[in-house]
Amino acid sequence: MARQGYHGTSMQDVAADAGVSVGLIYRYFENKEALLAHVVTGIMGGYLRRLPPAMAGFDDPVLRLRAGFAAYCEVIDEHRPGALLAYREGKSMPAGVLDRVKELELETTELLADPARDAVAAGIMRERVDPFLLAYDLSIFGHMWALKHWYLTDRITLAAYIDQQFALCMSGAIDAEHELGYRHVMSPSAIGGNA
Amino acid sequence: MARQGYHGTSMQDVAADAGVSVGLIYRYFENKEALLAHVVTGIMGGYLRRLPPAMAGFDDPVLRLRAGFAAYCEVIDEHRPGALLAYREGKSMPAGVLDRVKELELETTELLADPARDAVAAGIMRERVDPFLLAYDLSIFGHMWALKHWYLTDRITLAAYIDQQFALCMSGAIDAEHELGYRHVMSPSAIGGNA
Amino acid sequence: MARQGYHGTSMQDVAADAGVSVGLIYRYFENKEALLAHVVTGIMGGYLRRLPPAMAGFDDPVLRLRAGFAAYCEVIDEHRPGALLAYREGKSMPAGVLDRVKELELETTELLADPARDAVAAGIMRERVDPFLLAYDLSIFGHMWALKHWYLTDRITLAAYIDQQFALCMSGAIDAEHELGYRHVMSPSAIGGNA
Amino acid sequence: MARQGYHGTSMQDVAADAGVSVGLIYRYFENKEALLAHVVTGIMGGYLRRLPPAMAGFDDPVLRLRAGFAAYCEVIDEHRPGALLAYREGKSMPAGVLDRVKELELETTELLADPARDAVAAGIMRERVDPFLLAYDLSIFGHMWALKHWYLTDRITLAAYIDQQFALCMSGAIDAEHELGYRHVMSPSAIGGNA
DNA sequence: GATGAATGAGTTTTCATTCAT
DNA sequence: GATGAATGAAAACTCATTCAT
Repeated sequence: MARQGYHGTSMQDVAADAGVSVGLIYRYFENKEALLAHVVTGIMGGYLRRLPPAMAGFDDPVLRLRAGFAAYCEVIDEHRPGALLAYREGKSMPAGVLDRVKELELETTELLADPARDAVAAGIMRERVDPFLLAYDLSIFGHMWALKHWYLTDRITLAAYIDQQFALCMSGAIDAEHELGYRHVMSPSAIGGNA
Repeated sequence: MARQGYHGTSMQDVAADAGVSVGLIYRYFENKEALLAHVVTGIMGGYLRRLPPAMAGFDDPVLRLRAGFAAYCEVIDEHRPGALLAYREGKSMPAGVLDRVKELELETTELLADPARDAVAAGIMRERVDPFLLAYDLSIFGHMWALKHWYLTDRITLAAYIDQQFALCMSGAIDAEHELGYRHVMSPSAIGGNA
Repeated sequence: MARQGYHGTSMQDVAADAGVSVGLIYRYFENKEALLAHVVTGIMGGYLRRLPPAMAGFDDPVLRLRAGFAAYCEVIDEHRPGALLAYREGKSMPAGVLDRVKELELETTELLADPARDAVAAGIMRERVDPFLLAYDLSIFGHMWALKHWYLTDRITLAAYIDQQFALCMSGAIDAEHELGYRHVMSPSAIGGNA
Repeated sequence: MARQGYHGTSMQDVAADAGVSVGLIYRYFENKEALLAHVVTGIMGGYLRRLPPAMAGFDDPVLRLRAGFAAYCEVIDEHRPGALLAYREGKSMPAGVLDRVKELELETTELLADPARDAVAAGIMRERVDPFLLAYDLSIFGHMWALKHWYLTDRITLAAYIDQQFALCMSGAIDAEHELGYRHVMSPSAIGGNA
């Protein structure tokens, strides 16, 4: 299903692949949507379980953030086809499941937002940084590894990708000496609500 | 189709929505796949056409990059449902179309990579920045606006989003005074091929 | 239509092939069935018109029969694809047309039955020969040339085919000296109605 | 399908007639063409199986040929609608199946050609008789019984039909005493290749 | 519990037919 | 008269789901 997409995979395909009968699948899953829900939330839950142990042991919030980001990218890389499912098949999920998926995604992002918040509080990160948006960006970079793998795979290694993206988020692209000159176009003026 | 997904939209739906008969659609499109191809490449082509005029008139490469990124986010925001199609329905496209979509995506990213290259050449951006990866990240931030709109929409305005993401990419999250301390975890050591 | 079959030929095909618009065809023919009817009865009528001139000028009934059979085979050979239509597409015709086709077929056969009757009356053909069945057989041999052309074409020429089949019908396969011995298995005992 | 023609019979019709669901038919047959192929080759194969037992037990080649012809006509009569399918639906079959049908037809004809060859070899049949063409004619007479049943059925019984056609092929229509006079129009001159 | 044959609603696609221009 | 864009009913085929064994 991860390989062929939700609609490209029939229940008979799933059964054949699993070496069981279609009937048996229906004993464990209400219907095809429930199967998708199980698979997707399983994958998302996997992320959630992998991050804490990887982040443990780092007192420095930036190092903790980095460890979390690296672990995130790695677990995505290990289950690349599965990682795409949640992205692609949102339309195929019943509302309730989609909400649960979003929730899991937020929880995962929250795991990365925590050290970001700590870093801001500790004065290591600039005041104007939105810890959650930073965490979100890092998680997106993780997904991007799966989504754009066709392009990235023969340009950069996973380790370098993690390195580069993290460095970009941390110290930016612009040389410190020029930064001042661009202050006006990077003003965090509009941050806030939508009203 | 943008709203319900490729598989969630029957040709009857398309016809009813367009106020024409099914048969007429088949006069203009070989089959459903061809319709998807037309829609998706049309959307992607639209991006490509919008960026150059928006970027013209800026001599400074960073300002040009910013204008391109802003335009990119705006055009995506205007056609949000359509923007998701290309992401989600890769599996539904015949190989040839998928290749064309990837090509268009690269062309668009190239438009953003140009000023980034100029900035590095001009010494405005740090040497270690990969201009293409930076452009890719910005384009991803654009897509992310569509993809995660459910979450972002009531947290941040589009203008603020553009501002924040661009600022992050440019000057980074870490305060200049602390940057030196993290040099070791942001070393671009592994940058390069896959060998 | 003769080449691709009734169902394999759309009205748009017919129009394109004829270099006119679909609408124009519907000005001349009520519907597709009527077009088939016109084509088929036209072909059958063509047979009917070709036989009399070919048979004229032969006083001897056997020679007249032979001339008719030869002409029949030749006209079929000239319009082979068309000849198959009447055979194949019986199920596609409205009852009335099918009846007309059968009628035309009987009329054609009648043209061959006439000299056969004369030959029997003149004592040239054996008493037990059914002139109509003989005519029918000859007409079948004609159709067979079209129907089994894939097989016959590289085994025998049309001229030889006409020759052979006519000779078989006239003088039979069994040598005269042996004929007597098989009289019992060729008795025309059961000839007659079905009632 | 035999009654209404291939195109005149929808899969729904087939399913309803068979008392099963459409889906079930697709479990046993790839598609509609495969169903036609199965039906037609089944029928043709049936002919092939019926002839040998019917022909066994006759030492005399002419009697063996007659028994074969009679059996052929009878099996066709028993499955009249089916017999027409192969004739009519050649255009509806995929190339491979059509080839198989032709092959089966040749095999069946070969069963009749064998005794004809024996008869010629034994000097019972005239030298100039082409055993295969004779067999082909007889098989055509068999098909003709199905094809022209609408006409023949109330004119002649099957038994009489078999009798008459066989007699015609064997001893011909022309009285022995007149045969000599027509020798010139029945010369087997052109028999042979197509060059 | 486990199976997989059977179901039939739903989908894509075709094409005879119409009718405004 | 001539056109061909537009229609929509009908056909082939798929597959999630059920249920007798």
